[in-house]
Amino acid sequence: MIGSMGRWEPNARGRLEQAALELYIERGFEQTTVAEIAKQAGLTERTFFRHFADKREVLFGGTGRLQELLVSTIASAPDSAAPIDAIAAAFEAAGTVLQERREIVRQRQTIIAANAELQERELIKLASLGSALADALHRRGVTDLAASLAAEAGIAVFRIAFEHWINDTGQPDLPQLIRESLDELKAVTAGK
Amino acid sequence: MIGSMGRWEPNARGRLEQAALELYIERGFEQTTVAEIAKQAGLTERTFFRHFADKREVLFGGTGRLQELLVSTIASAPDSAAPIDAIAAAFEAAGTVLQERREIVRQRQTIIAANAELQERELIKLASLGSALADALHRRGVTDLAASLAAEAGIAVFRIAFEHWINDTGQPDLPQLIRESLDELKAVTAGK
DNA sequence: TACGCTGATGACAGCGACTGACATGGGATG
DNA sequence: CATCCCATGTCAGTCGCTGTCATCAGCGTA
Repeated sequence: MIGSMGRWEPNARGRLEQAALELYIERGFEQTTVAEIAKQAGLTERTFFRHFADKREVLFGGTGRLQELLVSTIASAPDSAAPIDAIAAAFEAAGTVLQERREIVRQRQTIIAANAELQERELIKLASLGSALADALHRRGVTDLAASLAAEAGIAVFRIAFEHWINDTGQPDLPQLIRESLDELKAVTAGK
Repeated sequence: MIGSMGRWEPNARGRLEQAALELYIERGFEQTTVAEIAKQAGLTERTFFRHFADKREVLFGGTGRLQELLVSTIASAPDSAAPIDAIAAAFEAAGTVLQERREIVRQRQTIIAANAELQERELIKLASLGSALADALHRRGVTDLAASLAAEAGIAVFRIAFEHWINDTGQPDLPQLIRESLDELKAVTAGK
């Protein structure tokens, strides 16, 4: 039969992610126990930890896909593109995707902003992203040092643009903010 | 009397820091319990948590002083200095200090490199440092956006220089590496 | 059909990080 | 001398996280 149940409800991982998001919003991250998340998803605490390394990781399932998008955008940039421009193009593409999920992204960011441990996790995800971007540039023949710096600078540009996009009450355009942020970085680093 | 004991041995905090450093080196961070650190320092686990917010924080007591040095260096830069140059001067000063404590810094970094949670803590300390630097620039009349970007770019430059300084088998000069890293960033961000 | 294997889940015990509440007792202060 | 202060000790408790073993539907295979 279509829709017949197997032994278990499908998509346990997704149910855990959704339950966690709801509870983190409702009560806050610290006030939510893993047992509560699991119960709301119809599972046990032990199963939660089979799907996610820890209580924080359940919020960061999407970062992997975003990283793939960024890396593939860099890989498919024309050979003539300068490193910083390949990076900028990648972040603008990512910005477009994030903009489409604006409300969910804002909810998630609200949760993260309220808890230092979650900020730490986000930062290490960004650092890992930085390594991946530097690798992608390196594969295009860019020097190690230049690749690392372009990647880190790109992340700085993105972080600041993203922060403004989240906090501004209006509905600014994220790719546009990224471009402005990059221009400002270029102006700031322009040796006199 | 000089040297007479009070009720407790002095410098409990310092003893905890030292005990933690020794045990983290000897057995690794995860394999060391807080109770063991406290015992080695002649104290109890509860007292450890009165001095440090968590097991990781005991390794990051020095970051506060480094941040003060960076902020005051920026504050005392000549008015004519561009933001990026004030930042660079600050990091070069910090680099000089770190270079004087080379062995301890390397030990500490070895511990951190071996554990993801410690890397997370270091990243959030750097992020906090970035905010402080941006504030310091802002007090010099630099725009919000320019201040944030100069600070973040400076941190990227420092991180990459520091990483090379730690990993290179030779004894390269950290302030020199910072200057080279900054030059590379300027080259990479130079719009054509 | 019967058999056995697999893989996701449950059940349970246990460790260690961290917290709240209360007790203790020298040192400083009056 | 009486009093307060405050760094530390003691104890009980919660929760994140792990190791281990049991369960049992689905699936292939004899």
